[in-house]
Amino acid sequence: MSPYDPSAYPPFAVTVDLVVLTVRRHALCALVVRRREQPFQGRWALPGGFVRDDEDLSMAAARELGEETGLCASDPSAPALDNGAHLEQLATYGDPRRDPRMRVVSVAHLALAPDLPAPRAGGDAHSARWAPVEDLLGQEGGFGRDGEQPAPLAFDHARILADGVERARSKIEYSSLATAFCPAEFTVGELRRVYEAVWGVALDPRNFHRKVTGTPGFLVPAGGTTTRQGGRPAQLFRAGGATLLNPPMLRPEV
Amino acid sequence: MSPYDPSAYPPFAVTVDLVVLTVRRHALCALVVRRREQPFQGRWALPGGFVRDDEDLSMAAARELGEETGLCASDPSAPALDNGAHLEQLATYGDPRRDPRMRVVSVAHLALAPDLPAPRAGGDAHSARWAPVEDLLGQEGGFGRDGEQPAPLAFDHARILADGVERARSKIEYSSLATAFCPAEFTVGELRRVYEAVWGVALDPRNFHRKVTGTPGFLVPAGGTTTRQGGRPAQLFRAGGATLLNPPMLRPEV
DNA sequence: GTGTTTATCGTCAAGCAGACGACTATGATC
DNA sequence: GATCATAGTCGTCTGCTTGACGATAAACAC
Repeated sequence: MSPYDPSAYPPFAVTVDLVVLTVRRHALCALVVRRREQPFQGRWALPGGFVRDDEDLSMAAARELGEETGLCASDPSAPALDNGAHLEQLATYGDPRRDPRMRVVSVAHLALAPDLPAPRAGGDAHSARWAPVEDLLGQEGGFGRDGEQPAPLAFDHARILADGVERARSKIEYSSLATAFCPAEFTVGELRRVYEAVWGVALDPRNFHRKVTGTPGFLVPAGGTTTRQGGRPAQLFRAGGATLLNPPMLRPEV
Repeated sequence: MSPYDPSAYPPFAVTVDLVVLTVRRHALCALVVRRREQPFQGRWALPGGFVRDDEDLSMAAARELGEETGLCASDPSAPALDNGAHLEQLATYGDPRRDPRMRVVSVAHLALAPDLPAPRAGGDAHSARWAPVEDLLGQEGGFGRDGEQPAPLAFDHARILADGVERARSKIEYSSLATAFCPAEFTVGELRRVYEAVWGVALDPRNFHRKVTGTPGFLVPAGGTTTRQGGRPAQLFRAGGATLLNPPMLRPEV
């Protein structure tokens, strides 16, 4: 049989799902949308949609990201766009039973964005919101403030979200990606609070300052200072050209 | 429109392609098969095939790996199988024009295997062989011995192979995956030659020995010695339980 | 002014990595 | 059997990085 006879292979639907992460109020948050249809009607899910006929996977992911957040994905060739978020492919999920109605293969993407105004709801959602990752995944030490455990995410989206969070946690160790969570100009303290929120640990401000300012190409001085965090005015920095940190900044263990 | 109306989404074919790497004669090699059909007839390509109707992506990859090499993919839940190779998802490639005939999304997987006897040809290939990665990708400092540049791989397989090689190169830095290239029992020197072949650098035998034997859980003594590499008999080890190396073994820079 | 907050600089000790000397145990060669 | 080549293993030294933490600086609140 010819492997390209259209009747010789099973038909699939291909979607992109997005793990969009940001840091708000010292917590790592993910963008979720409420499902309007069966199955999992009314449950929260990751934003996503079908890949179109003439679209590359990364184009589909960038389009969905724009539809859901207004963000513009900064592709590696032009990373200096205003309001640009980092976007990369995460993994692909294709369990035959992950969608009860048909065979859907989902190519998940990971986006890292600075803190944004309230999200706008996209087409396929009643509403959209930023939810703390801890609440969405449970387990990690505590549920909502009132002990209430929210309904788990639709489909296998909890797994996808967990994979995306783990990717983000490990990737800021050896790359300068944590700056994608910050506005264009930021202080060392703000960058440190990003690391603390993503990793869920407290870091020594002095050692952190030494490490990030001592890594060539990580940060470049932007020239001004700010007191928006209170306390002594802090120097403003921009992300430098370096993408890889060598040596890496390892998470404290245990 | 309902997003699950079968006529509302474009149909895709989904395949898995395999980057199977091994180390032979001090060189990092990849498994390639010769294409029997158009397009790219007669050219070398990565092994792969269609995902079946009832198969998960990892199952399809494991099946293809078995068909092409006889290897048994050691899934994380039962990693102690004889002749088991490491298998993980690599990335997904879905450019609309990557296959000239139809829309094909390929979920590439990366497999790391110990040195094997000659590969057996699978169904969709005239023949299969282990080819040095350097020859397949060119550029990296030299072509074949006689200066001949082989034809590039079919489709976007050169890109997929390059991504897989880079994944392997970076992953042995912070994990114990390099042992997947070794037989069940191996010496420190054999493990070092794996690192040297994958990274394409020379490592100091004394520092390497100190590092790997000093990392808890990386290696466990197997009890015997061997002289199969010549010279003084070397202790035999087995892969230990640790999967993550902390601190990592970083590639020498430049 | 006093206290609080955050930023930034410095110091010290422990740990790790790179460079490299020295010794050991095999097989190959004369 | 002496010598040599090869590969494995153990140590030493030095410089760099890190983690713990003291001290000072510059803002704001009262």
